[in-house]
Amino acid sequence: MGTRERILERAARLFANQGYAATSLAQVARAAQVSKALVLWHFDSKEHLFRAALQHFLAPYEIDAHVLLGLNESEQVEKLIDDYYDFIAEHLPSVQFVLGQVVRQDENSQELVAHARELYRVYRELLTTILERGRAAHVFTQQVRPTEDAALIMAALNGLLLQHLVEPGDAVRVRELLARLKSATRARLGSPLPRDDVPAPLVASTRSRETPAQRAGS
Amino acid sequence: MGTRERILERAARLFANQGYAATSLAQVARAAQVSKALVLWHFDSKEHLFRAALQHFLAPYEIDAHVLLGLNESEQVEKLIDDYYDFIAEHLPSVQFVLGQVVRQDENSQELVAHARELYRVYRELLTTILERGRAAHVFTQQVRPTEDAALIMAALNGLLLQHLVEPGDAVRVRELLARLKSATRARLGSPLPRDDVPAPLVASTRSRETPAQRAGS
DNA sequence: GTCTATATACAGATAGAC
DNA sequence: GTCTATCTGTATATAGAC
Repeated sequence: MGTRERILERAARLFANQGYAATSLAQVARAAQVSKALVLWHFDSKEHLFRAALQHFLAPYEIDAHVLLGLNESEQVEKLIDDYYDFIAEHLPSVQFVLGQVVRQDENSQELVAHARELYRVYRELLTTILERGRAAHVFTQQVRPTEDAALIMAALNGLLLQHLVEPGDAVRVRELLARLKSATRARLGSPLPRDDVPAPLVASTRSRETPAQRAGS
Repeated sequence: MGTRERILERAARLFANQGYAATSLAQVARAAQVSKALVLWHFDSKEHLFRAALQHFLAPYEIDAHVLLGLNESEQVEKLIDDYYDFIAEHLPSVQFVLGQVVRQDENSQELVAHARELYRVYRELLTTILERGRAAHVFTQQVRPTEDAALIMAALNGLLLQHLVEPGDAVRVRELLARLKSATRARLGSPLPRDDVPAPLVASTRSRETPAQRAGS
Protein backbone atom coordinates (compact mmCIF):
# COMPACT_ATOMS: atom_id res chain seq x y z
CA MET A 1 0.00 0.00 0.00
CA GLY A 2 1.45 3.36 -1.06
CA THR A 3 1.77 6.36 1.18
CA ARG A 4 -1.17 8.14 -0.41
CA GLU A 5 -3.46 5.16 0.18
CA ARG A 6 -2.23 4.81 3.72
CA ILE A 7 -3.07 8.45 4.46
CA LEU A 8 -6.48 8.04 2.87
CA GLU A 9 -7.29 4.91 4.80
CA ARG A 10 -6.29 6.37 8.17
CA ALA A 11 -8.08 9.62 7.41
CA ALA A 12 -11.27 7.77 6.50
CA ARG A 13 -11.14 5.86 9.75
CA LEU A 14 -10.60 9.01 11.81
CA PHE A 15 -13.32 10.96 10.01
CA ALA A 16 -15.68 8.06 10.56
CA ASN A 17 -15.01 7.91 14.28
CA GLN A 18 -14.76 11.61 15.08
CA GLY A 19 -16.42 13.52 12.28
CA TYR A 20 -14.93 16.18 10.07
CA ALA A 21 -14.40 19.06 12.47
CA ALA A 22 -12.99 17.00 15.32
CA THR A 23 -10.33 15.41 13.12
CA SER A 24 -7.16 17.45 12.61
CA LEU A 25 -4.56 17.10 9.90
CA ALA A 26 -1.95 16.62 12.61
CA GLN A 27 -3.89 13.60 13.84
CA VAL A 28 -4.17 12.15 10.35
CA ALA A 29 -0.47 12.72 9.77
CA ARG A 30 0.45 11.02 13.03
CA ALA A 31 -1.82 8.04 12.28
CA ALA A 32 -0.27 7.67 8.83
CA GLN A 33 3.22 8.30 10.18
CA VAL A 34 3.94 11.21 7.85
CA SER A 35 4.18 14.98 8.23
CA LYS A 36 1.22 17.34 7.97
CA ALA A 37 2.80 18.91 4.93
CA LEU A 38 2.81 15.61 3.08
CA VAL A 39 -0.86 15.10 3.74
CA LEU A 40 -1.54 18.49 2.18
CA TRP A 41 0.88 17.87 -0.65
CA HIS A 42 -1.20 14.83 -1.62
CA PHE A 43 -4.67 16.25 -1.04
CA ASP A 44 -4.29 20.06 -1.29
CA SER A 45 -6.65 20.79 1.60
CA LYS A 46 -8.52 19.17 4.45
CA GLU A 47 -11.72 19.58 2.48
CA HIS A 48 -10.31 17.61 -0.47
CA LEU A 49 -8.94 14.94 1.81
CA PHE A 50 -12.41 14.53 3.26
CA ARG A 51 -14.02 14.26 -0.16
CA ALA A 52 -11.46 11.69 -1.23
CA ALA A 53 -12.25 9.72 1.91
CA LEU A 54 -15.96 9.86 1.03
CA GLN A 55 -15.30 8.26 -2.33
CA HIS A 56 -13.39 5.60 -0.47
CA PHE A 57 -16.58 4.97 1.49
CA LEU A 58 -19.12 5.20 -1.29
CA ALA A 59 -17.29 2.97 -3.77
CA PRO A 60 -18.85 -0.32 -2.65
CA TYR A 61 -22.40 1.07 -2.65
CA GLU A 62 -24.34 -0.21 -5.60
CA ILE A 63 -27.48 -2.19 -6.14
CA ASP A 64 -27.41 -5.35 -8.20
CA ALA A 65 -30.92 -6.45 -9.11
CA HIS A 66 -29.79 -9.36 -11.30
CA VAL A 67 -29.53 -11.71 -8.33
CA LEU A 68 -33.33 -11.65 -8.10
CA LEU A 69 -33.89 -13.37 -11.44
CA GLY A 70 -35.54 -16.76 -11.22
CA LEU A 71 -37.04 -16.19 -7.77
CA ASN A 72 -40.72 -15.73 -7.04
CA GLU A 73 -41.85 -12.51 -5.34
CA SER A 74 -41.85 -14.03 -1.89
CA GLU A 75 -38.29 -15.22 -2.25
CA GLN A 76 -37.25 -11.90 -3.78
CA VAL A 77 -38.46 -10.05 -0.70
CA GLU A 78 -36.51 -12.31 1.61
CA LYS A 79 -33.43 -12.06 -0.56
CA LEU A 80 -33.57 -8.26 -0.48
CA ILE A 81 -33.86 -8.37 3.30
CA ASP A 82 -30.85 -10.67 3.56
CA ASP A 83 -28.81 -8.65 1.07
CA TYR A 84 -29.48 -5.38 2.83
CA TYR A 85 -28.28 -6.75 6.07
CA ASP A 86 -25.33 -8.63 4.59
CA PHE A 87 -24.16 -5.43 3.02
CA ILE A 88 -24.40 -3.61 6.33
CA ALA A 89 -22.55 -6.31 8.23
CA GLU A 90 -19.79 -6.33 5.64
CA HIS A 91 -19.28 -2.56 5.46
CA LEU A 92 -20.07 -1.68 9.04
CA PRO A 93 -17.53 1.12 9.64
CA SER A 94 -18.48 2.79 6.41
CA VAL A 95 -22.20 2.43 7.11
CA GLN A 96 -21.70 3.85 10.56
CA PHE A 97 -19.94 6.85 9.12
CA VAL A 98 -22.58 7.51 6.49
CA LEU A 99 -25.37 7.12 9.02
CA GLY A 100 -23.62 9.59 11.30
CA GLN A 101 -23.52 12.13 8.50
CA VAL A 102 -27.16 11.48 7.62
CA VAL A 103 -28.35 11.94 11.19
CA ARG A 104 -26.30 15.07 11.76
CA GLN A 105 -26.95 16.43 8.29
CA ASP A 106 -23.37 17.63 8.15
CA GLU A 107 -22.86 20.51 5.69
CA ASN A 108 -19.57 19.08 4.48
CA SER A 109 -21.21 15.94 3.21
CA GLN A 110 -24.37 16.98 1.45
CA GLU A 111 -23.29 14.97 -1.58
CA LEU A 112 -22.72 11.90 0.52
CA VAL A 113 -26.06 12.22 2.27
CA ALA A 114 -27.85 12.80 -1.02
CA HIS A 115 -26.14 9.76 -2.53
CA ALA A 116 -27.07 7.59 0.45
CA ARG A 117 -30.69 8.75 0.34
CA GLU A 118 -30.89 8.04 -3.35
CA LEU A 119 -29.59 4.51 -2.91
CA TYR A 120 -32.01 3.97 -0.08
CA ARG A 121 -34.89 5.26 -2.19
CA VAL A 122 -34.02 2.98 -5.10
CA TYR A 123 -33.83 -0.02 -2.80
CA ARG A 124 -37.19 0.79 -1.26
CA GLU A 125 -38.81 1.27 -4.64
CA LEU A 126 -37.41 -2.04 -5.82
CA LEU A 127 -39.08 -3.65 -2.84
CA THR A 128 -42.31 -1.77 -3.54
CA THR A 129 -42.35 -3.01 -7.11
CA ILE A 130 -41.90 -6.59 -5.99
CA LEU A 131 -44.77 -6.25 -3.53
CA GLU A 132 -46.97 -4.81 -6.27
CA ARG A 133 -46.19 -7.67 -8.62
CA GLY A 134 -46.67 -10.26 -5.93
CA ARG A 135 -50.03 -8.78 -5.04
CA ALA A 136 -51.15 -8.65 -8.64
CA ALA A 137 -50.06 -12.27 -9.14
CA HIS A 138 -51.91 -13.32 -5.98
CA VAL A 139 -48.71 -14.55 -4.39
CA PHE A 140 -49.48 -12.10 -1.59
CA THR A 141 -52.70 -11.14 0.18
CA GLN A 142 -54.79 -8.38 -1.35
CA GLN A 143 -54.35 -6.58 1.99
CA VAL A 144 -50.75 -5.84 1.06
CA ARG A 145 -50.08 -2.15 0.57
CA PRO A 146 -46.90 -2.11 -1.47
CA THR A 147 -45.72 1.41 -0.65
CA GLU A 148 -46.43 1.29 3.05
CA ASP A 149 -45.29 -2.26 3.62
CA ALA A 150 -42.05 -1.74 1.71
CA ALA A 151 -41.36 1.33 3.82
CA LEU A 152 -42.11 -0.60 6.99
CA ILE A 153 -39.76 -3.42 6.07
CA MET A 154 -37.04 -0.90 5.34
CA ALA A 155 -37.73 0.81 8.66
CA ALA A 156 -37.36 -2.49 10.49
CA LEU A 157 -34.10 -3.16 8.65
CA ASN A 158 -32.75 0.26 9.58
CA GLY A 159 -33.80 -0.30 13.16
CA LEU A 160 -31.83 -3.54 13.19
CA LEU A 161 -28.90 -1.67 11.68
CA LEU A 162 -29.03 0.78 14.57
CA GLN A 163 -29.22 -2.08 17.03
CA HIS A 164 -26.18 -3.66 15.40
CA LEU A 165 -24.22 -0.41 15.68
CA VAL A 166 -25.15 0.27 19.27
CA GLU A 167 -24.71 -3.30 20.51
CA PRO A 168 -21.84 -4.54 18.34
CA GLY A 169 -21.30 -7.62 20.47
CA ASP A 170 -24.84 -8.76 19.82
CA ALA A 171 -24.43 -9.57 16.13
CA VAL A 172 -25.78 -13.08 16.61
CA ARG A 173 -28.92 -11.82 18.26
CA VAL A 174 -29.53 -9.34 15.47
CA ARG A 175 -29.25 -12.20 13.00
CA GLU A 176 -32.00 -14.00 14.90
CA LEU A 177 -34.14 -10.90 14.79
CA LEU A 178 -33.59 -10.76 11.07
CA ALA A 179 -34.88 -14.31 10.74
CA ARG A 180 -37.86 -13.31 12.85
CA LEU A 181 -38.48 -10.31 10.61
CA LYS A 182 -38.54 -12.58 7.58
CA SER A 183 -40.90 -14.93 9.36
CA ALA A 184 -43.21 -12.04 10.24
CA THR A 185 -43.03 -10.68 6.71
CA ARG A 186 -43.82 -14.10 5.26
CA ALA A 187 -46.83 -14.46 7.53
CA ARG A 188 -47.99 -10.95 6.74
CA LEU A 189 -47.65 -11.08 2.99
CA GLY A 190 -47.62 -14.71 2.12
CA SER A 191 -51.10 -16.02 2.68
CA PRO A 192 -53.75 -15.09 0.11
CA LEU A 193 -56.54 -15.79 2.64
CA PRO A 194 -57.96 -12.57 4.12
CA ARG A 195 -58.26 -12.32 7.90
CA ASP A 196 -59.87 -9.96 10.42
CA ASP A 197 -57.35 -7.36 9.38
CA VAL A 198 -59.58 -4.37 8.74
CA PRO A 199 -58.03 -1.36 6.99
CA ALA A 200 -55.77 0.41 9.46
CA PRO A 201 -57.38 3.50 11.01
CA LEU A 202 -55.24 6.62 10.81
CA VAL A 203 -56.08 7.59 14.36
CA ALA A 204 -55.47 5.27 17.26
CA SER A 205 -58.54 3.21 18.01
CA THR A 206 -60.25 4.13 21.26
CA ARG A 207 -62.71 1.27 21.46
CA SER A 208 -61.85 -1.41 24.00
CA ARG A 209 -61.41 -4.63 22.11
CA GLU A 210 -61.48 -6.90 25.10
CA THR A 211 -62.25 -6.30 28.77
CA PRO A 212 -60.07 -7.74 31.52
CA ALA A 213 -63.03 -9.97 32.50
CA GLN A 214 -63.22 -11.48 29.03
CA ARG A 215 -59.50 -11.98 29.03
CA ALA A 216 -59.54 -13.84 32.32
CA GLY A 217 -62.11 -16.28 30.95
CA SER A 218 -60.39 -17.18 27.70
CA MET B 1 -35.52 33.89 30.57
CA GLY B 2 -32.23 34.86 32.22
CA THR B 3 -28.96 35.31 30.37
CA ARG B 4 -27.56 32.03 31.64
CA GLU B 5 -30.58 30.09 30.40
CA ARG B 6 -30.47 31.88 27.07
CA ILE B 7 -26.83 30.90 26.58
CA LEU B 8 -27.61 27.32 27.56
CA GLU B 9 -30.54 27.07 25.20
CA ARG B 10 -28.65 28.46 22.21
CA ALA B 11 -25.61 26.33 22.99
CA ALA B 12 -27.75 23.19 23.18
CA ARG B 13 -29.26 23.98 19.80
CA LEU B 14 -25.87 24.58 18.20
CA PHE B 15 -24.30 21.48 19.70
CA ALA B 16 -27.26 19.46 18.48
CA ASN B 17 -26.93 20.73 14.93
CA GLN B 18 -23.15 20.81 14.57
CA GLY B 19 -21.70 18.59 17.23
CA TYR B 20 -19.21 19.50 19.93
CA ALA B 21 -16.05 20.19 17.95
CA ALA B 22 -17.69 22.19 15.18
CA THR B 23 -19.36 24.59 17.61
CA SER B 24 -17.21 27.47 18.84
CA LEU B 25 -17.74 29.64 21.88
CA ALA B 26 -17.78 32.67 19.59
CA GLN B 27 -20.73 31.17 17.76
CA VAL B 28 -22.56 30.47 21.00
CA ALA B 29 -21.84 33.99 22.24
CA ARG B 30 -23.11 35.52 19.02
CA ALA B 31 -26.29 33.39 19.07
CA ALA B 32 -26.96 34.38 22.67
CA GLN B 33 -26.00 38.01 21.97
CA VAL B 34 -23.34 38.16 24.68
CA SER B 35 -19.53 38.19 24.72
CA LYS B 36 -17.42 35.07 24.68
CA ALA B 37 -16.06 35.98 28.09
CA LEU B 38 -19.53 35.94 29.59
CA VAL B 39 -20.20 32.45 28.30
CA LEU B 40 -17.05 31.27 30.07
CA TRP B 41 -17.85 33.28 33.20
CA HIS B 42 -21.08 31.31 33.49
CA PHE B 43 -19.80 27.87 32.51
CA ASP B 44 -16.03 27.91 33.19
CA SER B 45 -15.13 25.97 30.04
CA LYS B 46 -16.53 24.70 26.78
CA GLU B 47 -16.52 21.21 28.24
CA HIS B 48 -18.72 22.27 31.16
CA LEU B 49 -21.03 24.18 28.87
CA PHE B 50 -21.49 21.03 26.85
CA ARG B 51 -22.25 18.92 29.92
CA ALA B 52 -24.76 21.49 31.11
CA ALA B 53 -26.40 21.37 27.69
CA LEU B 54 -26.61 17.57 27.94
CA GLN B 55 -28.62 17.85 31.15
CA HIS B 56 -30.87 20.24 29.32
CA PHE B 57 -31.45 17.47 26.80
CA LEU B 58 -31.86 14.56 29.13
CA ALA B 59 -34.30 16.24 31.50
CA PRO B 60 -37.50 15.28 29.65
CA TYR B 61 -36.46 11.64 29.22
CA GLU B 62 -38.39 9.46 31.60
CA ILE B 63 -40.73 6.54 31.30
CA ASP B 64 -44.17 6.70 32.85
CA ALA B 65 -45.74 3.26 33.02
CA HIS B 66 -48.83 4.42 34.90
CA VAL B 67 -50.63 5.38 31.72
CA LEU B 68 -50.91 1.67 30.87
CA LEU B 69 -53.19 0.87 33.80
CA GLY B 70 -56.66 -0.32 32.84
CA LEU B 71 -55.68 -1.37 29.31
CA ASN B 72 -55.46 -4.93 28.07
CA GLU B 73 -52.14 -6.19 26.69
CA SER B 74 -53.10 -5.51 23.10
CA GLU B 75 -53.96 -1.92 23.87
CA GLN B 76 -50.85 -1.53 26.00
CA VAL B 77 -48.65 -2.49 23.06
CA GLU B 78 -50.31 0.02 20.79
CA LYS B 79 -50.10 2.70 23.45
CA LEU B 80 -46.38 2.10 23.89
CA ILE B 81 -45.92 2.39 20.13
CA ASP B 82 -47.84 5.66 20.04
CA ASP B 83 -46.07 7.06 23.08
CA TYR B 84 -42.62 6.25 21.73
CA TYR B 85 -43.33 8.08 18.56
CA ASP B 86 -45.14 10.98 20.22
CA PHE B 87 -42.13 11.52 22.41
CA ILE B 88 -39.83 11.54 19.40
CA ALA B 89 -41.98 13.95 17.46
CA GLU B 90 -42.17 16.29 20.44
CA HIS B 91 -38.44 16.31 21.22
CA LEU B 92 -37.10 15.93 17.72
CA PRO B 93 -34.00 18.18 17.92
CA SER B 94 -32.95 16.61 21.18
CA VAL B 95 -33.55 13.09 19.88
CA GLN B 96 -31.58 13.87 16.76
CA PHE B 97 -28.68 15.07 18.86
CA VAL B 98 -28.70 12.04 21.12
CA LEU B 99 -28.95 9.68 18.17
CA GLY B 100 -26.00 11.42 16.55
CA GLN B 101 -23.93 10.83 19.68
CA VAL B 102 -25.07 7.23 19.87
CA VAL B 103 -24.16 6.48 16.27
CA ARG B 104 -20.79 8.19 16.48
CA GLN B 105 -20.08 6.93 19.98
CA ASP B 106 -18.65 10.34 20.84
CA GLU B 107 -16.14 10.28 23.70
CA ASN B 108 -17.44 13.53 25.14
CA SER B 109 -20.83 12.04 25.79
CA GLN B 110 -20.37 8.55 27.12
CA GLU B 111 -22.72 9.39 29.98
CA LEU B 112 -25.36 10.59 27.58
CA VAL B 113 -25.07 7.52 25.37
CA ALA B 114 -25.18 5.20 28.38
CA HIS B 115 -28.27 6.99 29.68
CA ALA B 116 -30.00 6.76 26.31
CA ARG B 117 -29.22 3.07 26.00
CA GLU B 118 -30.52 2.41 29.47
CA LEU B 119 -33.81 4.16 28.73
CA TYR B 120 -34.12 2.26 25.50
CA ARG B 121 -33.46 -1.04 27.28
CA VAL B 122 -36.09 -0.33 29.93
CA TYR B 123 -38.65 0.54 27.29
CA ARG B 124 -37.94 -2.64 25.35
CA GLU B 125 -38.17 -4.77 28.46
CA LEU B 126 -41.47 -3.17 29.37
CA LEU B 127 -42.75 -4.18 25.96
CA THR B 128 -41.34 -7.68 26.39
CA THR B 129 -43.13 -8.09 29.71
CA ILE B 130 -46.44 -7.05 28.17
CA LEU B 131 -45.99 -9.55 25.35
CA GLU B 132 -45.22 -12.28 27.88
CA ARG B 133 -48.33 -11.50 29.90
CA GLY B 134 -50.51 -11.27 26.81
CA ARG B 135 -49.25 -14.59 25.61
CA ALA B 136 -49.80 -16.25 28.97
CA ALA B 137 -53.33 -14.79 29.11
CA HIS B 138 -54.05 -16.03 25.57
CA VAL B 139 -54.69 -12.51 24.35
CA PHE B 140 -51.93 -13.18 21.85
CA THR B 141 -51.03 -16.19 19.74
CA GLN B 142 -48.76 -18.80 21.28
CA GLN B 143 -46.43 -18.09 18.33
CA VAL B 144 -45.48 -14.80 19.96
CA ARG B 145 -41.86 -14.68 21.06
CA PRO B 146 -41.81 -11.87 23.60
CA THR B 147 -38.11 -11.01 23.48
CA GLU B 148 -37.70 -11.17 19.73
CA ASP B 149 -40.99 -9.52 18.85
CA ALA B 150 -40.45 -6.68 21.31
CA ALA B 151 -37.03 -6.09 19.81
CA LEU B 152 -38.50 -6.14 16.31
CA ILE B 153 -41.19 -3.63 17.19
CA MET B 154 -38.56 -1.36 18.71
CA ALA B 155 -36.42 -1.77 15.60
CA ALA B 156 -39.33 -0.75 13.40
CA LEU B 157 -39.96 2.27 15.61
CA ASN B 158 -36.33 3.31 15.43
CA GLY B 159 -36.41 2.86 11.68
CA LEU B 160 -39.40 5.18 11.50
CA LEU B 161 -37.53 7.62 13.71
CA LEU B 162 -34.67 7.62 11.22
CA GLN B 163 -37.10 8.11 8.38
CA HIS B 164 -38.62 11.06 10.22
CA LEU B 165 -35.19 12.63 10.73
CA VAL B 166 -34.05 12.15 7.17
CA GLU B 167 -37.32 13.19 5.52
CA PRO B 168 -38.61 15.85 7.93
CA GLY B 169 -41.22 17.07 5.48
CA ASP B 170 -42.81 13.66 5.38
CA ALA B 171 -44.14 13.63 8.94
CA VAL B 172 -47.64 12.81 7.75
CA ARG B 173 -46.45 9.80 5.83
CA VAL B 174 -44.51 8.48 8.79
CA ARG B 175 -47.68 8.76 10.84
CA GLU B 176 -49.42 6.55 8.29
CA LEU B 177 -46.60 4.05 8.49
CA LEU B 178 -46.99 4.04 12.24
CA ALA B 179 -50.67 3.16 11.84
CA ARG B 180 -49.64 0.43 9.44
CA LEU B 181 -47.11 -0.88 11.96
CA LYS B 182 -49.84 -1.08 14.58
CA SER B 183 -52.09 -2.85 12.13
CA ALA B 184 -49.35 -5.34 11.32
CA THR B 185 -48.55 -5.84 14.98
CA ARG B 186 -52.21 -6.40 15.78
CA ALA B 187 -52.52 -8.99 13.03
CA ARG B 188 -49.31 -10.67 14.09
CA LEU B 189 -49.99 -10.85 17.80
CA GLY B 190 -53.69 -10.46 18.16
CA SER B 191 -55.25 -13.61 16.80
CA PRO B 192 -55.03 -16.72 18.97
CA LEU B 193 -55.57 -18.92 15.87
CA PRO B 194 -52.33 -20.49 14.69
CA ARG B 195 -51.47 -20.24 11.00
CA ASP B 196 -48.91 -21.76 8.67
CA ASP B 197 -46.27 -19.83 10.54
CA VAL B 198 -43.72 -22.52 11.24
CA PRO B 199 -40.88 -21.68 13.63
CA ALA B 200 -38.50 -19.35 11.85
CA PRO B 201 -35.39 -21.13 10.55
CA LEU B 202 -32.13 -19.47 11.56
CA VAL B 203 -30.75 -19.94 8.08
CA ALA B 204 -32.51 -18.65 5.00
CA SER B 205 -34.73 -21.30 3.50
CA THR B 206 -33.53 -22.58 0.16
CA ARG B 207 -36.59 -24.55 -0.88
CA SER B 208 -38.71 -22.96 -3.59
CA ARG B 209 -42.14 -22.33 -2.15
CA GLU B 210 -43.89 -21.71 -5.42
CA THR B 211 -42.79 -22.11 -9.01
CA PRO B 212 -43.48 -19.43 -11.61
CA ALA B 213 -45.82 -21.88 -13.36
CA GLN B 214 -47.94 -22.30 -10.23
CA ARG B 215 -48.00 -18.57 -9.72
CA ALA B 216 -49.25 -17.89 -13.24
CA GLY B 217 -52.17 -20.23 -12.70
CA SER B 218 -53.51 -18.78 -9.44
C1' DG C 1 -22.75 40.26 35.44
C1' DT C 2 -20.96 42.05 31.57
C1' DC C 3 -17.63 43.99 28.86
C1' DT C 4 -12.76 44.85 26.08
C1' DA C 5 -8.26 43.45 25.59
C1' DT C 6 -5.03 39.98 25.58
C1' DA C 7 -2.50 35.55 26.38
C1' DT C 8 -1.67 31.05 24.64
C1' DA C 9 -2.32 27.06 21.88
C1' DC C 10 -3.30 24.86 17.84
C1' DA C 11 -5.62 24.63 13.47
C1' DG C 12 -4.93 24.61 8.23
C1' DA C 13 -1.85 25.96 4.86
C1' DT C 14 2.75 27.63 2.43
C1' DA C 15 7.88 27.94 1.39
C1' DG C 16 11.68 25.89 0.32
C1' DA C 17 15.53 22.42 1.28
C1' DC C 18 16.61 17.69 0.17
C1' DG D 1 7.77 12.64 -2.40
C1' DT D 2 8.98 13.89 1.93
C1' DC D 3 10.70 16.77 5.25
C1' DT D 4 11.40 21.20 8.67
C1' DA D 5 10.29 25.73 9.53
C1' DT D 6 7.03 29.18 9.41
C1' DC D 7 2.90 32.08 8.39
C1' DT D 8 -1.79 33.31 9.53
C1' DG D 9 -6.15 32.76 11.39
C1' DT D 10 -9.03 31.35 14.98
C1' DA D 11 -9.94 28.60 19.08
C1' DT D 12 -10.28 28.45 24.26
C1' DA D 13 -9.34 30.83 28.16
C1' DT D 14 -7.71 34.80 31.39
C1' DA D 15 -7.11 39.66 33.27
C1' DG D 16 -9.00 43.41 34.66
C1' DA D 17 -12.11 47.69 33.99
C1' DC D 18 -16.86 49.02 34.78
